[in-house]
Amino acid sequence: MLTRTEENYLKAIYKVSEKENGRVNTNAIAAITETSAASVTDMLKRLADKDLILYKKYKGVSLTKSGSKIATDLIRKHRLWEYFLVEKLEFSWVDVHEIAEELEHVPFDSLIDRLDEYLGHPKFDPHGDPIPNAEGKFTIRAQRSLDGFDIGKKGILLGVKEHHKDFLIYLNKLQISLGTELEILEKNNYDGSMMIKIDNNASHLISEKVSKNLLIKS
Amino acid sequence: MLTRTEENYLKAIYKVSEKENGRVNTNAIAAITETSAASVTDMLKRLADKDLILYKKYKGVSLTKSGSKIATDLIRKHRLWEYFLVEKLEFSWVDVHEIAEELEHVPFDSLIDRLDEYLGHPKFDPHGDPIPNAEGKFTIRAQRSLDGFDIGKKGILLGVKEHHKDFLIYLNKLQISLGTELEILEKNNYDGSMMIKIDNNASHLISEKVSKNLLIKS
DNA sequence: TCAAATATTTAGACTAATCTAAAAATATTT
DNA sequence: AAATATTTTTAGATTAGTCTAAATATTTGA
Ligand SMILES: [Mn+2]
Ligand SMILES: [Mn+2]
Ligand SMILES: [Mn+2]
Ligand SMILES: [Mn+2]
Repeated sequence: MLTRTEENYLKAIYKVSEKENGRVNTNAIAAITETSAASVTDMLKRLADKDLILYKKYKGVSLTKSGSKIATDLIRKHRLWEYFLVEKLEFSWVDVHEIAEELEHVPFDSLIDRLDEYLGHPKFDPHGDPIPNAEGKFTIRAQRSLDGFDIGKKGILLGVKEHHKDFLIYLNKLQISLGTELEILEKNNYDGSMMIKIDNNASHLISEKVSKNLLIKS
Repeated sequence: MLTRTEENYLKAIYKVSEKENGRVNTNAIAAITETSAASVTDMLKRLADKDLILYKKYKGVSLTKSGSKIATDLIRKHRLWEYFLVEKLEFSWVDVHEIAEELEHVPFDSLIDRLDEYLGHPKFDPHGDPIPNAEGKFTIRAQRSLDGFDIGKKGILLGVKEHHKDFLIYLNKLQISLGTELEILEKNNYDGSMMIKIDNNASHLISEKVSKNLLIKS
Protein backbone atom coordinates (compact mmCIF):
# COMPACT_ATOMS: atom_id res chain seq x y z
CA MET A 1 0.00 0.00 0.00
CA LEU A 2 1.33 3.40 -1.02
CA THR A 3 0.94 6.59 0.92
CA ARG A 4 -1.18 9.40 -0.45
CA THR A 5 1.99 11.38 -1.07
CA GLU A 6 3.61 8.62 -3.08
CA GLU A 7 0.44 8.35 -5.15
CA ASN A 8 0.48 12.07 -5.85
CA TYR A 9 4.07 11.95 -7.02
CA LEU A 10 3.33 9.09 -9.39
CA LYS A 11 0.40 11.02 -10.79
CA ALA A 12 2.56 14.11 -11.21
CA ILE A 13 5.22 12.14 -13.07
CA TYR A 14 2.55 10.64 -15.28
CA LYS A 15 1.09 14.07 -16.08
CA VAL A 16 4.45 15.49 -17.07
CA SER A 17 5.43 12.49 -19.16
CA GLU A 18 2.12 12.75 -21.04
CA LYS A 19 3.26 16.06 -22.51
CA GLU A 20 7.00 15.81 -22.72
CA ASN A 21 7.60 12.23 -23.70
CA GLY A 22 10.80 10.72 -22.47
CA ARG A 23 12.30 11.31 -19.06
CA VAL A 24 10.76 13.65 -16.53
CA ASN A 25 12.98 16.10 -14.68
CA THR A 26 12.98 17.00 -11.04
CA ASN A 27 11.88 20.61 -11.32
CA ALA A 28 8.82 19.73 -13.39
CA ILE A 29 7.67 17.37 -10.64
CA ALA A 30 8.43 19.97 -7.99
CA ALA A 31 6.25 22.47 -9.85
CA ILE A 32 3.24 20.19 -9.99
CA THR A 33 3.51 18.83 -6.47
CA GLU A 34 4.31 22.30 -5.15
CA THR A 35 7.31 21.08 -3.20
CA SER A 36 11.01 21.83 -3.34
CA ALA A 37 13.36 20.07 -5.72
CA ALA A 38 15.09 18.61 -2.67
CA SER A 39 11.87 16.96 -1.51
CA VAL A 40 11.35 15.55 -4.98
CA THR A 41 14.81 14.00 -5.03
CA ASP A 42 14.08 12.37 -1.70
CA MET A 43 10.86 10.90 -2.95
CA LEU A 44 12.34 9.74 -6.24
CA LYS A 45 14.76 7.55 -4.33
CA ARG A 46 11.92 6.01 -2.37
CA LEU A 47 9.80 5.39 -5.48
CA ALA A 48 12.81 3.87 -7.23
CA ASP A 49 13.36 1.54 -4.26
CA LYS A 50 9.80 0.33 -4.72
CA ASP A 51 10.34 -0.19 -8.46
CA LEU A 52 7.68 2.31 -9.39
CA ILE A 53 10.06 4.52 -11.37
CA LEU A 54 13.41 4.26 -13.14
CA TYR A 55 15.69 6.87 -11.69
CA LYS A 56 19.15 7.89 -12.78
CA LYS A 57 20.74 10.67 -10.76
CA TYR A 58 20.69 13.95 -12.70
CA LYS A 59 19.06 12.18 -15.66
CA GLY A 60 15.39 12.35 -14.77
CA VAL A 61 12.87 9.56 -14.22
CA SER A 62 10.31 7.46 -16.03
CA LEU A 63 7.50 5.30 -14.69
CA THR A 64 7.83 1.53 -14.65
CA LYS A 65 4.91 -0.58 -15.74
CA SER A 66 3.59 -0.89 -12.19
CA GLY A 67 4.13 2.82 -11.52
CA SER A 68 2.24 3.67 -14.66
CA LYS A 69 -0.63 1.37 -13.71
CA ILE A 70 -0.98 3.04 -10.34
CA ALA A 71 -1.05 6.44 -12.03
CA THR A 72 -3.75 5.49 -14.53
CA ASP A 73 -5.77 3.88 -11.76
CA LEU A 74 -5.65 7.18 -9.90
CA ILE A 75 -6.73 9.07 -13.02
CA ARG A 76 -9.54 6.57 -13.47
CA LYS A 77 -10.73 7.12 -9.94
CA HIS A 78 -10.36 10.88 -10.19
CA ARG A 79 -12.41 11.15 -13.35
CA LEU A 80 -15.10 8.70 -12.26
CA TRP A 81 -15.59 10.67 -9.06
CA GLU A 82 -15.76 13.90 -11.03
CA TYR A 83 -18.42 12.33 -13.21
CA PHE A 84 -20.35 11.24 -10.13
CA LEU A 85 -20.15 14.68 -8.58
CA VAL A 86 -21.51 16.39 -11.68
CA GLU A 87 -24.07 13.81 -12.80
CA LYS A 88 -25.43 12.68 -9.46
CA LEU A 89 -24.67 15.42 -6.95
CA GLU A 90 -25.19 18.26 -9.41
CA PHE A 91 -21.89 19.98 -8.85
CA SER A 92 -20.58 22.38 -11.46
CA TRP A 93 -17.60 21.32 -13.55
CA VAL A 94 -15.85 24.27 -11.92
CA ASP A 95 -15.80 22.71 -8.46
CA VAL A 96 -15.28 18.99 -8.86
CA HIS A 97 -11.55 18.79 -9.37
CA GLU A 98 -10.52 19.63 -5.80
CA ILE A 99 -12.98 17.17 -4.32
CA ALA A 100 -11.88 14.42 -6.70
CA GLU A 101 -8.28 15.07 -5.66
CA GLU A 102 -9.30 13.71 -2.26
CA LEU A 103 -11.70 11.00 -3.34
CA GLU A 104 -9.18 9.46 -5.73
CA HIS A 105 -7.08 8.28 -2.79
CA VAL A 106 -9.82 6.22 -1.18
CA PRO A 107 -8.72 2.65 -1.77
CA PHE A 108 -10.88 -0.49 -2.36
CA ASP A 109 -11.15 -1.80 -5.91
CA SER A 110 -14.70 -2.89 -5.21
CA LEU A 111 -15.66 0.73 -4.60
CA ILE A 112 -14.44 2.01 -7.94
CA ASP A 113 -15.82 -1.01 -9.80
CA ARG A 114 -19.28 -0.50 -8.34
CA LEU A 115 -19.13 3.23 -8.87
CA ASP A 116 -18.23 2.67 -12.51
CA GLU A 117 -21.12 0.25 -12.85
CA TYR A 118 -23.52 2.63 -11.11
CA LEU A 119 -22.53 5.48 -13.41
CA GLY A 120 -22.99 3.29 -16.50
CA HIS A 121 -19.30 2.99 -17.44
CA PRO A 122 -18.82 6.58 -18.64
CA LYS A 123 -16.01 7.09 -21.13
CA PHE A 124 -15.36 10.82 -20.53
CA ASP A 125 -15.32 13.03 -17.48
CA PRO A 126 -17.08 16.42 -17.06
CA HIS A 127 -14.16 18.21 -18.74
CA GLY A 128 -14.16 15.85 -21.71
CA ASP A 129 -11.11 13.91 -20.56
CA PRO A 130 -11.16 10.18 -21.22
CA ILE A 131 -11.71 7.84 -18.28
CA PRO A 132 -9.29 4.91 -18.50
CA ASN A 133 -10.84 1.48 -18.06
CA ALA A 134 -9.77 -0.95 -15.37
CA GLU A 135 -6.86 -2.06 -17.57
CA GLY A 136 -5.65 1.52 -17.98
CA LYS A 137 -6.77 1.94 -21.61
CA PHE A 138 -8.08 5.34 -22.69
CA THR A 139 -10.80 5.90 -25.28
CA ILE A 140 -9.48 7.94 -28.19
CA ARG A 141 -11.74 10.14 -30.29
CA ALA A 142 -11.24 12.62 -33.13
CA GLN A 143 -10.94 16.10 -31.66
CA ARG A 144 -8.94 19.25 -32.32
CA SER A 145 -8.69 22.63 -30.68
CA LEU A 146 -10.93 25.31 -32.18
CA ASP A 147 -8.07 27.60 -33.25
CA GLY A 148 -7.10 25.15 -35.97
CA PHE A 149 -10.34 25.59 -37.92
CA ASP A 150 -11.40 28.18 -40.49
CA ILE A 151 -14.33 30.55 -40.88
CA GLY A 152 -17.60 28.75 -41.38
CA LYS A 153 -16.60 25.72 -39.30
CA LYS A 154 -19.34 24.45 -37.00
CA GLY A 155 -18.50 21.97 -34.28
CA ILE A 156 -19.56 20.45 -30.99
CA LEU A 157 -17.49 21.14 -27.87
CA LEU A 158 -16.08 17.84 -26.60
CA GLY A 159 -13.66 19.04 -23.98
CA VAL A 160 -11.39 21.68 -22.56
CA LYS A 161 -7.60 21.52 -22.40
CA GLU A 162 -7.06 23.81 -19.43
CA HIS A 163 -9.06 23.18 -16.27
CA HIS A 164 -8.41 26.50 -14.52
CA LYS A 165 -11.38 27.61 -12.52
CA ASP A 166 -11.31 31.06 -14.07
CA PHE A 167 -11.47 29.56 -17.53
CA LEU A 168 -14.43 27.33 -16.65
CA ILE A 169 -16.26 30.21 -14.99
CA TYR A 170 -15.66 32.30 -18.12
CA LEU A 171 -17.18 29.54 -20.27
CA ASN A 172 -20.17 29.32 -17.94
CA LYS A 173 -20.74 33.05 -18.39
CA LEU A 174 -20.65 32.58 -22.18
CA GLN A 175 -23.07 29.66 -21.77
CA ILE A 176 -20.55 27.31 -23.31
CA SER A 177 -20.53 23.76 -21.98
CA LEU A 178 -19.79 20.29 -23.32
CA GLY A 179 -22.11 19.59 -26.22
CA THR A 180 -22.51 23.25 -27.14
CA GLU A 181 -22.31 23.98 -30.88
CA LEU A 182 -19.74 26.60 -31.82
CA GLU A 183 -19.49 28.28 -35.24
CA ILE A 184 -16.58 30.40 -36.40
CA LEU A 185 -17.93 33.66 -37.85
CA GLU A 186 -14.78 35.75 -38.20
CA LYS A 187 -11.08 35.27 -37.60
CA ASN A 188 -8.54 37.93 -36.85
CA ASN A 189 -5.17 37.03 -38.33
CA TYR A 190 -3.32 39.57 -36.24
CA ASP A 191 -3.97 38.20 -32.73
CA GLY A 192 -5.70 34.94 -33.54
CA SER A 193 -8.94 36.00 -31.87
CA MET A 194 -12.22 34.89 -33.42
CA MET A 195 -15.88 35.75 -33.37
CA ILE A 196 -17.99 32.68 -32.62
CA LYS A 197 -21.70 31.93 -32.55
CA ILE A 198 -22.78 29.93 -29.53
CA ASP A 199 -25.55 27.36 -30.04
CA ASN A 200 -27.00 29.56 -32.81
CA ASN A 201 -27.52 32.29 -30.26
CA ALA A 202 -25.20 34.97 -28.97
CA SER A 203 -21.98 35.89 -30.77
CA HIS A 204 -18.77 36.49 -28.83
CA LEU A 205 -15.21 37.43 -29.53
CA ILE A 206 -12.81 34.97 -27.95
CA SER A 207 -9.04 35.24 -27.73
CA GLU A 208 -6.64 32.77 -29.28
CA LYS A 209 -5.77 31.55 -25.79
CA VAL A 210 -9.41 30.57 -25.31
CA SER A 211 -9.86 28.97 -28.74
CA LYS A 212 -6.73 26.89 -28.22
CA ASN A 213 -8.33 25.44 -25.10
CA LEU A 214 -11.61 24.42 -26.68
CA LEU A 215 -11.62 20.90 -28.09
CA ILE A 216 -14.03 20.36 -30.98
CA LYS A 217 -15.29 17.19 -32.60
CA SER A 218 -13.44 16.89 -35.86
CA MET B 1 -7.86 21.94 9.35
CA LEU B 2 -7.23 18.82 11.36
CA THR B 3 -5.21 15.84 10.28
CA ARG B 4 -6.90 12.53 9.63
CA THR B 5 -5.26 11.18 12.77
CA GLU B 6 -6.57 13.98 14.95
CA GLU B 7 -10.03 13.38 13.55
CA ASN B 8 -9.82 9.69 14.35
CA TYR B 9 -8.82 10.40 17.94
CA LEU B 10 -11.74 12.78 18.40
CA LYS B 11 -14.09 10.17 17.03
CA ALA B 12 -12.59 7.54 19.35
CA ILE B 13 -13.06 9.80 22.36
CA TYR B 14 -16.63 10.47 21.31
CA LYS B 15 -17.36 6.76 20.96
CA VAL B 16 -16.04 5.96 24.42
CA SER B 17 -17.81 8.85 26.10
CA GLU B 18 -21.10 7.71 24.52
CA LYS B 19 -20.98 4.58 26.63
CA GLU B 20 -19.17 5.55 29.79
CA ASN B 21 -20.40 9.04 30.45
CA GLY B 22 -17.94 11.31 32.16
CA ARG B 23 -14.23 11.42 31.46
CA VAL B 24 -12.54 9.09 29.02
CA ASN B 25 -9.33 7.35 30.02
CA THR B 26 -6.19 6.86 28.02
CA ASN B 27 -6.29 3.09 27.67
CA ALA B 28 -9.81 3.13 26.27
CA ILE B 29 -8.69 5.46 23.52
CA ALA B 30 -5.59 3.38 22.88
CA ALA B 31 -7.77 0.30 22.47
CA ILE B 32 -10.01 1.91 19.84
CA THR B 33 -7.27 3.65 17.90
CA GLU B 34 -5.05 0.57 18.16
CA THR B 35 -2.07 2.58 19.35
CA SER B 36 -0.02 2.59 22.54
CA ALA B 37 -1.06 4.52 25.61
CA ALA B 38 2.07 6.63 25.10
CA SER B 39 0.91 7.71 21.67
CA VAL B 40 -2.47 8.61 23.07
CA THR B 41 -0.95 10.81 25.75
CA ASP B 42 1.04 12.60 23.06
CA MET B 43 -2.04 13.25 21.00
CA LEU B 44 -4.15 14.32 23.98
CA LYS B 45 -1.72 17.14 24.61
CA ARG B 46 -2.00 18.29 21.02
CA LEU B 47 -5.79 18.13 21.01
CA ALA B 48 -5.90 20.03 24.29
CA ASP B 49 -3.67 22.73 22.79
CA LYS B 50 -6.24 23.13 20.04
CA ASP B 51 -9.08 23.34 22.58
CA LEU B 52 -10.76 20.27 21.21
CA ILE B 53 -10.61 18.40 24.52
CA LEU B 54 -10.27 19.14 28.21
CA TYR B 55 -7.32 17.21 29.52
CA LYS B 56 -6.11 16.81 33.08
CA LYS B 57 -3.06 14.62 33.50
CA TYR B 58 -4.00 11.22 34.91
CA LYS B 59 -7.64 12.30 35.10
CA GLY B 60 -8.88 11.52 31.62
CA VAL B 61 -10.38 13.76 28.97
CA SER B 62 -13.66 15.08 27.70
CA LEU B 63 -14.55 16.76 24.44
CA THR B 64 -15.12 20.48 24.27
CA LYS B 65 -18.04 21.83 22.30
CA SER B 66 -15.93 22.24 19.17
CA GLY B 67 -14.31 18.82 19.60
CA SER B 68 -17.72 17.27 19.97
CA LYS B 69 -19.01 19.01 16.84
CA ILE B 70 -16.11 17.69 14.80
CA ALA B 71 -16.81 14.18 16.10
CA THR B 72 -20.52 14.28 15.25
CA ASP B 73 -19.71 15.73 11.82
CA LEU B 74 -17.46 12.74 11.22
CA ILE B 75 -20.16 10.35 12.35
CA ARG B 76 -22.61 12.13 10.05
CA LYS B 77 -20.26 11.73 7.12
CA HIS B 78 -19.47 8.13 7.97
CA ARG B 79 -23.11 7.09 8.18
CA LEU B 80 -24.22 9.02 5.10
CA TRP B 81 -21.48 7.37 3.08
CA GLU B 82 -22.49 3.95 4.45
CA TYR B 83 -26.05 4.69 3.37
CA PHE B 84 -24.84 5.69 -0.07
CA LEU B 85 -22.74 2.55 -0.44
CA VAL B 86 -25.64 0.27 0.45
CA GLU B 87 -28.50 2.11 -1.25
CA LYS B 88 -26.76 3.27 -4.41
CA LEU B 89 -23.76 1.06 -4.95
CA GLU B 90 -25.44 -2.09 -3.61
CA PHE B 91 -22.79 -2.99 -1.08
CA SER B 92 -23.68 -5.34 1.76
CA TRP B 93 -23.97 -3.89 5.27
CA VAL B 94 -21.07 -6.22 6.05
CA ASP B 95 -18.58 -4.33 3.92
CA VAL B 96 -19.40 -0.64 4.13
CA HIS B 97 -17.80 0.30 7.42
CA GLU B 98 -14.18 0.09 6.28
CA ILE B 99 -14.85 2.11 3.17
CA ALA B 100 -16.75 4.75 5.12
CA GLU B 101 -13.79 5.00 7.50
CA GLU B 102 -11.88 6.47 4.56
CA LEU B 103 -14.65 8.49 2.95
CA GLU B 104 -15.53 10.23 6.20
CA HIS B 105 -12.24 12.14 6.06
CA VAL B 106 -12.88 13.75 2.70
CA PRO B 107 -13.52 17.40 3.55
CA PHE B 108 -15.84 19.93 1.81
CA ASP B 109 -19.13 20.74 3.49
CA SER B 110 -20.74 21.13 0.09
CA LEU B 111 -20.01 17.48 -0.63
CA ILE B 112 -21.77 16.14 2.40
CA ASP B 113 -24.67 18.57 2.03
CA ARG B 114 -25.29 17.51 -1.54
CA LEU B 115 -24.83 13.86 -0.70
CA ASP B 116 -27.41 14.19 2.07
CA GLU B 117 -29.80 15.90 -0.34
CA TYR B 118 -29.19 13.27 -3.02
CA LEU B 119 -29.90 10.46 -0.58
CA GLY B 120 -33.12 12.14 0.60
CA HIS B 121 -31.91 13.11 4.09
CA PRO B 122 -31.86 9.61 5.56
CA LYS B 123 -32.21 9.42 9.33
CA PHE B 124 -30.61 6.02 9.93
CA ASP B 125 -27.65 4.19 8.44
CA PRO B 126 -27.54 0.58 7.16
CA HIS B 127 -26.92 -0.72 10.69
CA GLY B 128 -29.80 1.24 12.15
CA ASP B 129 -27.61 3.91 13.72
CA PRO B 130 -29.00 7.45 13.65
CA ILE B 131 -27.40 9.92 11.23
CA PRO B 132 -26.88 13.26 12.99
CA ASN B 133 -28.11 16.30 11.11
CA ALA B 134 -25.83 19.19 10.16
CA GLU B 135 -26.24 20.63 13.66
CA GLY B 136 -25.17 17.38 15.26
CA LYS B 137 -28.61 16.32 16.48
CA PHE B 138 -29.51 12.63 16.44
CA THR B 139 -32.98 11.22 15.81
CA ILE B 140 -34.17 9.23 18.80
CA ARG B 141 -36.61 6.37 18.46
CA ALA B 142 -38.06 3.79 20.79
CA GLN B 143 -36.00 0.62 20.59
CA ARG B 144 -34.71 -2.05 22.95
CA SER B 145 -32.53 -5.08 22.61
CA LEU B 146 -34.39 -8.33 21.99
CA ASP B 147 -33.16 -10.03 25.17
CA GLY B 148 -35.34 -7.73 27.27
CA PHE B 149 -38.60 -9.08 25.87
CA ASP B 150 -40.68 -12.11 26.83
CA ILE B 151 -42.08 -15.10 24.99
CA GLY B 152 -44.70 -14.11 22.45
CA LYS B 153 -43.15 -10.75 21.66
CA LYS B 154 -43.09 -9.86 17.98
CA GLY B 155 -40.97 -6.98 16.76
CA ILE B 156 -39.27 -5.39 13.80
CA LEU B 157 -35.46 -5.25 13.71
CA LEU B 158 -34.38 -1.62 13.70
CA GLY B 159 -30.67 -1.97 14.24
CA VAL B 160 -27.71 -3.90 15.57
CA LYS B 161 -25.52 -2.90 18.49
CA GLU B 162 -22.36 -4.68 17.46
CA HIS B 163 -21.06 -4.16 13.93
CA HIS B 164 -18.58 -7.03 13.83
CA LYS B 165 -18.36 -8.54 10.39
CA ASP B 166 -18.82 -12.04 11.76
CA PHE B 167 -22.01 -10.99 13.48
CA LEU B 168 -23.42 -9.38 10.32
CA ILE B 169 -22.47 -12.39 8.21
CA TYR B 170 -24.20 -14.62 10.77
CA LEU B 171 -27.37 -12.52 10.49
CA ASN B 172 -27.21 -12.71 6.70
CA LYS B 173 -27.09 -16.49 6.94
CA LEU B 174 -30.18 -16.44 9.17
CA GLN B 175 -31.82 -14.09 6.65
CA ILE B 176 -32.16 -11.43 9.30
CA SER B 177 -31.84 -7.82 8.12
CA LEU B 178 -33.26 -4.44 9.10
CA GLY B 179 -37.02 -4.60 8.84
CA THR B 180 -37.20 -8.32 9.51
CA GLU B 181 -39.91 -9.39 11.95
CA LEU B 182 -38.71 -11.49 14.87
CA GLU B 183 -40.93 -13.41 17.28
CA ILE B 184 -39.78 -14.96 20.53
CA LEU B 185 -40.99 -18.57 20.70
CA GLU B 186 -39.06 -19.91 23.67
CA LYS B 187 -36.65 -18.59 26.21
CA ASN B 188 -34.05 -20.54 28.16
CA ASN B 189 -33.56 -19.06 31.61
CA TYR B 190 -30.30 -20.90 32.17
CA ASP B 191 -28.16 -19.33 29.42
CA GLY B 192 -30.50 -16.63 28.12
CA SER B 193 -30.72 -18.21 24.68
CA MET B 194 -34.02 -18.02 22.83
CA MET B 195 -35.82 -19.65 19.94
CA ILE B 196 -37.06 -17.09 17.46
CA LYS B 197 -39.22 -17.16 14.35
CA ILE B 198 -37.81 -15.10 11.47
CA ASP B 199 -40.34 -13.30 9.25
CA ASN B 200 -42.88 -16.05 9.98
CA ASN B 201 -40.53 -18.54 8.41
CA ALA B 202 -37.64 -20.47 9.82
CA SER B 203 -37.08 -20.85 13.56
CA HIS B 204 -33.63 -20.53 15.06
CA LEU B 205 -32.01 -20.73 18.44
CA ILE B 206 -29.93 -17.65 19.15
CA SER B 207 -27.62 -17.06 22.08
CA GLU B 208 -28.08 -14.30 24.61
CA LYS B 209 -25.06 -12.55 23.10
CA VAL B 210 -26.90 -12.35 19.81
CA SER B 211 -30.25 -11.28 21.27
CA LYS B 212 -28.55 -8.51 23.22
CA ASN B 213 -27.24 -7.13 19.93
CA LEU B 214 -30.56 -7.04 18.11
CA LEU B 215 -32.46 -3.77 18.53
CA ILE B 216 -36.22 -4.10 18.21
CA LYS B 217 -38.90 -1.47 17.78
CA SER B 218 -40.57 -1.09 21.14
C1' DT C 1 -3.03 2.28 55.68
C1' DC C 2 0.34 1.02 52.93
C1' DA C 3 2.03 -2.47 49.50
C1' DA C 4 1.01 -4.29 45.17
C1' DA C 5 -1.29 -3.82 40.91
C1' DT C 6 -2.75 -0.94 37.34
C1' DA C 7 -2.89 3.22 34.61
C1' DT C 8 -0.61 7.04 32.76
C1' DT C 9 3.06 9.91 31.50
C1' DT C 10 7.88 10.86 30.18
C1' DA C 11 12.20 9.91 27.79
C1' DG C 12 14.30 8.79 23.86
C1' DA C 13 14.27 6.84 19.31
C1' DC C 14 12.37 6.01 14.56
C1' DT C 15 10.00 7.01 9.85
C1' DA C 16 7.76 9.87 6.29
C1' DA C 17 7.61 14.11 4.42
C1' DT C 18 8.98 18.41 4.29
C1' DC C 19 12.25 22.64 4.27
C1' DT C 20 16.75 25.80 3.45
C1' DA C 21 21.41 26.27 2.31
C1' DA C 22 25.38 24.44 0.30
C1' DA C 23 27.70 21.34 -2.86
C1' DA C 24 28.03 18.99 -7.14
C1' DA C 25 26.73 17.93 -11.82
C1' DT C 26 25.03 19.37 -16.23
C1' DA C 27 23.89 22.73 -19.76
C1' DT C 28 24.57 27.08 -22.05
C1' DT C 29 27.20 31.03 -23.67
C1' DT C 30 30.60 33.59 -24.91
C1' DA D 1 37.14 25.44 -23.88
C1' DA D 2 36.25 28.16 -20.15
C1' DA D 3 33.16 30.75 -17.60
C1' DT D 4 28.63 31.17 -16.19
C1' DA D 5 24.03 29.75 -15.36
C1' DT D 6 20.88 26.24 -14.28
C1' DT D 7 19.52 21.98 -12.35
C1' DT D 8 19.91 18.47 -9.15
C1' DT D 9 21.56 16.31 -5.14
C1' DT D 10 23.27 16.22 -0.39
C1' DA D 11 23.46 17.78 4.41
C1' DG D 12 21.19 18.88 8.24
C1' DA D 13 16.97 20.37 10.56
C1' DT D 14 11.84 20.13 11.61
C1' DT D 15 7.11 18.19 12.48
C1' DA D 16 3.51 14.57 13.07
C1' DG D 17 2.83 10.30 14.54
C1' DT D 18 4.39 6.28 16.21
C1' DC D 19 7.00 2.87 19.32
C1' DT D 20 9.39 0.62 23.79
C1' DA D 21 11.12 1.04 28.26
C1' DA D 22 11.31 3.46 32.38
C1' DA D 23 9.35 6.57 35.73
C1' DT D 24 5.46 8.26 38.20
C1' DA D 25 0.69 8.58 39.75
C1' DT D 26 -3.55 6.41 41.07
C1' DT D 27 -6.37 2.69 42.61
C1' DT D 28 -7.21 -1.58 44.92
C1' DG D 29 -7.46 -4.52 48.63
C1' DA D 30 -4.98 -7.19 52.49
MN1 LIG E 1 -9.71 16.93 -12.30
MN1 LIG F 1 -11.57 16.33 -15.24
MN1 LIG G 1 -19.53 2.17 10.39
MN1 LIG H 1 -23.04 2.05 10.52
